[in-house]
Amino acid sequence: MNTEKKVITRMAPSPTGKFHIGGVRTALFNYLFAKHHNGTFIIRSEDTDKERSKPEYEENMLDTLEWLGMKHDAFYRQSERTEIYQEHIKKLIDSSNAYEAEASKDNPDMPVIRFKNPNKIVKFTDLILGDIEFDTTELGDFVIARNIETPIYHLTVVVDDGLMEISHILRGQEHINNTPRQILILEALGFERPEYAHIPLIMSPRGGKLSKRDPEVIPAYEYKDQGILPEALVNFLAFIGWNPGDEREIMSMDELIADFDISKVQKSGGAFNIDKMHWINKQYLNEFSDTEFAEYIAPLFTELKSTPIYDESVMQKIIPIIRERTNYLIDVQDMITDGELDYYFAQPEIDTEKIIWKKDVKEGTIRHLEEAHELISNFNGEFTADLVKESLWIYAEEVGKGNLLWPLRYALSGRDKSPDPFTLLATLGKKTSLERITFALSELNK
RNA sequence: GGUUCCAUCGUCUAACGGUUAGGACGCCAGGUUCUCAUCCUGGAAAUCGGAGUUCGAUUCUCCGUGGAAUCACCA
Repeated sequence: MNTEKKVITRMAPSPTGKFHIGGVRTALFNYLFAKHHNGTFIIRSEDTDKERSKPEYEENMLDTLEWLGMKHDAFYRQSERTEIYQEHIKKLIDSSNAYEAEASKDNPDMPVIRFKNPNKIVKFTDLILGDIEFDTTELGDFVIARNIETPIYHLTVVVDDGLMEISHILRGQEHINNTPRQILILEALGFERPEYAHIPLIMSPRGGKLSKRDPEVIPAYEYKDQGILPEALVNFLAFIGWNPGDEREIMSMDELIADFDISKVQKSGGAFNIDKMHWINKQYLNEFSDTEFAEYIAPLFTELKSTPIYDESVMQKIIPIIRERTNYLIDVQDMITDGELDYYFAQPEIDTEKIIWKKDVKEGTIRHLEEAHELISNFNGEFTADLVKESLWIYAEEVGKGNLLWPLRYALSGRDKSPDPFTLLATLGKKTSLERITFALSELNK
């Protein structure tokens, strides 16, 4: 492409709703492209629709981009640039490229301003899609302003892109049909034509347009509350419609900037695959130290921490256990909600049916638990999972692993599913473990 | 319907016109301690269809078919 020219890209969202995932991806590609070329990334809030634009949406957009680490080099707000648009509308009228037309749709007394369409074939080369050709005749003399003070999207975009010297317009493919009319206006105004790159759309997991009706698709900033790490979201979104050309799956923002190549961007839309996002998030979580992970999940435990059963030393021990079951925060939330963590802090209920291994009978279960109690009582030394396992393993192999392991694990956890008994033993400690085995035996002997 | 764009495993994708069509997510099976999870190994899984060009098409051309976007005095 044009290497001498300074690269300036822009993200131009209209703040009419919470910033969504598609907007983030468009911003990301603009950001990556600009930074890859040592260029400038501009944010321009397109808030000319007074009815629908809200400051809180603009704020949400800015918060989202900041969270994700996309710093902008300049910020503009279209609502503050009305005189500029006015000037350009006048210019178009004066040069006979636009004219006041009959009547406004909702106000018969007010004329609108239409662009005088030269009715020609417009061709442009899209950096992603290649050569594209439109016959603009079908557009007619389209409206560019409701009145001299109220410009319409097509006019403001062209004026701003021109004045801000945007070198590359990277935007969603839904804008491709807008391009010819914008080129027409741009030519009438005498601006230099930028390069265009229309990015493939992110599609619903079920095909079609991304919609609020897709349950996994939420406003981008809300993924933060779900414990999606900014690096993970950026990584994930960058890989919808782009890849580095090798087999890497995990890339940091810096690596993405270094390797981003617009010519490798896909032409067709890509589905939003939430499972992959969660997997990527886990990859980043794996980089955390136990301390960092503890901080990550801490907000979910404030309630538990205020109860008398809470034990900080136990909490420390179960961090690794929680960790390997966690892709993102909601997984931890689910564990808490489902009571999967309760038995670490309090004696669980024992179901005397479930404690009996499927291949064993009640008498056997009692005998094995008594033996386990005996072996653990006599255990001297550091109470670690590995060492405790050694002391029980010979017996376990003798009687059949499941015959001992299942009831032992169940006695400790009161659950069908849990970590292995040795991990449980080490986590609960010798004293508590023995108490639970005794309790299970007393239940069985009732 | 008009216009524009697109088409490789279920999904994200790789493959100078020559590969057993590769990788990742997910799925299935086996293993690592009974269960769950993690991890490891293995497996199933794709070039939309038809012509043409070519010694040879996933790749180039055309025609179908399918999908998407857009058709505002919203952006």
